[in-house]
Amino acid sequence: MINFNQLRNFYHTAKNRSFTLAAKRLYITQPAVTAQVKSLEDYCNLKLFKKRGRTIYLTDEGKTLYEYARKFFEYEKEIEDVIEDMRELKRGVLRLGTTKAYARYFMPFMITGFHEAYPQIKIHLNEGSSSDMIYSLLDLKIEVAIIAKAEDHPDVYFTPFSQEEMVLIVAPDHHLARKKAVSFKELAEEPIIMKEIGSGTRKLINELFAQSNCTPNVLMETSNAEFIKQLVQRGDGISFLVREAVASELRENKLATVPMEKDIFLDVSIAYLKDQHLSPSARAFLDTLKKLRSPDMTPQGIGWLMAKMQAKRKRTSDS
Amino acid sequence: MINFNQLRNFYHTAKNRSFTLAAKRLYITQPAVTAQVKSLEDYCNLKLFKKRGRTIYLTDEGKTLYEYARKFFEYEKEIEDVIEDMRELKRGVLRLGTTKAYARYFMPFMITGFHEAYPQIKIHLNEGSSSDMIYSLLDLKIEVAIIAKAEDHPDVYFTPFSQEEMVLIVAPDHHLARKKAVSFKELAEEPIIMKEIGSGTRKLINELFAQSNCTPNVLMETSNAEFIKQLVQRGDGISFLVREAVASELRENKLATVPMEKDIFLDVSIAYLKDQHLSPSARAFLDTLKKLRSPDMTPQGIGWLMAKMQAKRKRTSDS
DNA sequence: TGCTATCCATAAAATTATCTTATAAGTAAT
DNA sequence: ATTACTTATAAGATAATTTTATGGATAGCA
Repeated sequence: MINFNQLRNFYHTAKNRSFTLAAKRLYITQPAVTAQVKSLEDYCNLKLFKKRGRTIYLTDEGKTLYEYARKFFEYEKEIEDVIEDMRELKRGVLRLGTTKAYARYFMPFMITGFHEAYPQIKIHLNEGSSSDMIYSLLDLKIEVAIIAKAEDHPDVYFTPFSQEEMVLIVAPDHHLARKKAVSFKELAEEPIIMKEIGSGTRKLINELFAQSNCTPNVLMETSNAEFIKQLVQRGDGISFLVREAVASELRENKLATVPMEKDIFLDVSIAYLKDQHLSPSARAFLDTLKKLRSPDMTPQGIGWLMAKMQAKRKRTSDS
Repeated sequence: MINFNQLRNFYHTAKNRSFTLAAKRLYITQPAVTAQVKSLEDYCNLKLFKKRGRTIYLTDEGKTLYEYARKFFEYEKEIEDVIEDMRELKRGVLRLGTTKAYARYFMPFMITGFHEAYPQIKIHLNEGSSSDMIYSLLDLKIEVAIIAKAEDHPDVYFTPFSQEEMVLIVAPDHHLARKKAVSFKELAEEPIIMKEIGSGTRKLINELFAQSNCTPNVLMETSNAEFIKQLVQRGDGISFLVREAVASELRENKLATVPMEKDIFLDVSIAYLKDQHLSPSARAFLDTLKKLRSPDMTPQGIGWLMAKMQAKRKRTSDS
């Protein structure tokens, strides 16, 4: 196994055609260089330098080895650059996880902000239910998840990030459509289309029904929000979704919302593992998210954050 | 400056996905590996491994670095192979020097023998007068010279190698052509074409004239033996050349030799620097030459050696 | 020619890097 | 629960590297 220190000393000696200059370049003394080169010659069983007077020349073998050493230390430089790039976030991967609704309606804004700050970081966005994302965290497939806190986990940190308004959606011609305020008790009768188990929405709605001492009449469950919308639109049942997710359908009167007695909010958290070190990109992403949050730390909904981001983007593009 | 030992430990750990296995591969203990990898992580300011349970995984940064490290140590292997090749004479250069006559009439045989034994060694054959070759040795342009010992030099070793018969050549119709034995005294009258100063032949002939208390009547001097032959053939003068160099002209009766009172032999030596280490290829070449020499170390002429070599070549090709 | 500065060589001592020993603590399998 | 296996950590030992000090050789210069 070749000794790299010896090779480095040889390389600089060959490059400078001088032990003394090599020593200066390496910030060590000349005898150290001499000794290392000598050790390399012993290892190789080859003379690498020939001497005439007080100047040294490479032997043919030395010349050959020098060419190899040159490429070698060029490659060393490359490695150092890569490390530097990774440290300076000029290169890397950010592995995120979030729910589909979030991925569609909010992540693009967050990612755009991060991507502007760190254009070289590749983003891997994983989608699934809140509990899926917890498992992805534990499997180390992702580093950060933005999810509703569907269930607690001892190894996972949850930091409140935003509160999303949930709305009851019905078909525009539904008999509930003109109600001014409905209770969960009233809804217990209605066939309801639910997000899948593991979903934060599902957990929240279930809890609210339970608080009203009733259980929902679950017609169907699915993880697909688009599917839910279509079923509700056709009058096959009612459902709860994040307001932002149904904004366009409400504008186009394809769906209607019915005010609840009390507004419903889904708590969205940033989740990451307690004991695992976060990569520089993950840390940078968390910092980006922190800056997005309102200064008084009041949880806000998607709409507010999106507006803030768009304002910020406008400011930076104006300047 | 990245520490290669740390990188090597990291590489083997990543390759085996285990500190313990890496330690076994490296013939050191596990704590040594752990410490080195930790040092590398500190240097990089990056986590390279993540741990889940008792198994370790590479982080994204670790994966990137691993790819670079892999190429790095592949290249290390290449360097080790090159060193091995140079040591084993599977790669290298042999820098020789000799006189033109030798290069033409004898070197091909010697080089063929060497080349068969070491087919990968490139041969650089330098030509010039004996003294030119001495200077080339001192300039480290060549390592070994096969020359007539025209002049001694304190830094150069001379080992007798062969004795070449010199013949007096004249035009076939020259008035000396039918003489049975001529003396240098008789030749002092004749216009003679001499090899250039620095040539071993020139020195020998001069000395022989001097021993007979006369000086040659130098018509012309040149380093070009072909030129000499043509001039002599045209009857412009007489000259001395190595018999082998005029063998074909004698056969074709373009030139004639005249027996001298005493046969003349040119001492040919192997010359190399006293204080300089010889490269493996140069040493191997000297060994080849030693084997060519007759067992009783009697200096022999070119013709004898050539015959011996051809016989040897025949034997090896027959078997 | 002698002086001086410069360069490489060498040896001993000092320092630094690396490794081992010993042990702990956590995890997976029986 | 026990055993076996893996990584983590600290202290001491060993090995590698460097410095200090010095000598010898050479080239430039007065």
